[in-house]
Amino acid sequence: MLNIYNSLTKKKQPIIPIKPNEVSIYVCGMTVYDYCHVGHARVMVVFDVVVRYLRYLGYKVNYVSNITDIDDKIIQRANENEEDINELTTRFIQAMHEDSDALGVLRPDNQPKATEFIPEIIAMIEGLINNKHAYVTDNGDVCYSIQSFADYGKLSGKNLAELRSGERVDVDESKQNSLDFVLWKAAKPNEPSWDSPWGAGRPGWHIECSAMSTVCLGNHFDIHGGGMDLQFPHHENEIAQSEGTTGEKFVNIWMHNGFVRINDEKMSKSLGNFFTVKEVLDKYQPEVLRYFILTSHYRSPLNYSDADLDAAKQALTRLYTALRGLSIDDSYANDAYKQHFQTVMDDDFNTPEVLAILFELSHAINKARTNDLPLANQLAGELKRLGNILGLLQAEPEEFLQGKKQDFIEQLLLERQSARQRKDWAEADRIRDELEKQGIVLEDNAQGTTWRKI
RNA sequence: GGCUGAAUGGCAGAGUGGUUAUGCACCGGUUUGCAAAACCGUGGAGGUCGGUUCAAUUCCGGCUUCAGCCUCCA
Repeated sequence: MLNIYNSLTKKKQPIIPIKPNEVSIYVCGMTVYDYCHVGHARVMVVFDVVVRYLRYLGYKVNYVSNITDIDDKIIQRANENEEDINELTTRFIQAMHEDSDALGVLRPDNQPKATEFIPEIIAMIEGLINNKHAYVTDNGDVCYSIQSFADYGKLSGKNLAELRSGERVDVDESKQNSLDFVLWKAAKPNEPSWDSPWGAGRPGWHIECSAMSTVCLGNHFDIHGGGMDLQFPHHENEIAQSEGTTGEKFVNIWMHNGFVRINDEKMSKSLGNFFTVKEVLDKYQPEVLRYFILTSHYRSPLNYSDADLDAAKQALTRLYTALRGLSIDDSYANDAYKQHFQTVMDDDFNTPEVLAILFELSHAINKARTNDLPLANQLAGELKRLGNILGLLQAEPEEFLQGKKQDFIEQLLLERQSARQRKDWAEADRIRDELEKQGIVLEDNAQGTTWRKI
């Protein structure tokens, strides 16, 4: 039975889908005005594993992850670039897809864009006004009245009095309460806008997610995810909006992933201490980054450093080395590894511990390959199957370990082979050293010599 | 100031009231022309002060330190 930590109850709880055998999940996606950084990669990979595992368990999963393509920052960036907003967002949506594809992230079933849901957003705001949860301000904005929603603060564990005493929000005289947030922003000159009952304007960020999630998945769905920083106010506001509109419970389980850090500080755009996915992929294979993300539990902080990426690469090299030269055989019948894997994943997706099982398997493979090759082939099949649930180990081992074939390497290997045959060890070692300088390490074995990149 | 969460071996990082996490690194061995990889084996841990317990890294409390949220953020 899969148990998931619910941020709302602060407890692990079994997932009991609203519709039997179907899981509906919504994850807050990107605002597309720049390239993805490693923090974004973590969200994508973490929830990709969640979805893969749910599917592995046999659930029919409907996975929705939105794209925010209208927002202050987008408008600002487009102005800075003197670029059309549509061109800007199209460009970065494409870049996002390149990154997520490289990381082996399966595309969500649906990636709604905010600009394609304007009528639904307007309808929701109208509903909130009718329900007395929202009001029109003097300057033409529509704001949500948090005092109208009794449960406000239930997700983040905050209460209104505390929020007010510690508030750092600039006081906006037009709001009834300084913590009220904007649902609809009246258009300013030269900004993109849509017609609405309150005049030309555009939606606030929070209402986009409420509208897109409930339209795509229904008023009440199973799992809502996102980064920890979205818990307040974004997700708190989503609850207030959605439940304020429908009167129904919005989400059963709230999942929040921890941050990526640099030197024990949150990686973020505002701090400027981020690495983009593309920067990392210039130095490391995508699967290394994916593996690295899975080495820590999704709710724990993940400190980014080259040393840790190097370690991830070495670990992955060990796994692929175990698979090397074997013929995958899917007939392994003993389900001990699989059972253990499931038990561990069932405990709130404990990927670090599940990786340990992959190493147990690779160890068993290495032991079996000398005296029981059929078993080794079967274990390799099991390793690859379990790896697939994590989106790992699906490449050909040689492809991971060597990358592109290079003629000069083959040539030098031939030269070294003949040197070894005539026992010219000095020449053989010279060639080996020469290749090592170029990042190629040789491995002699009974069948001949293989190589891999360092 | 309020609210969260965390502190584990050289590094990364899990579980666990008493028994090996795992990976990398280190040490001894097998193997190898020598290496590498692999295998066999050894060593090394749980911020601090108390409490509960036959027994705590694991439960409870204080303290310290760190991080996050309370403003856009994944």
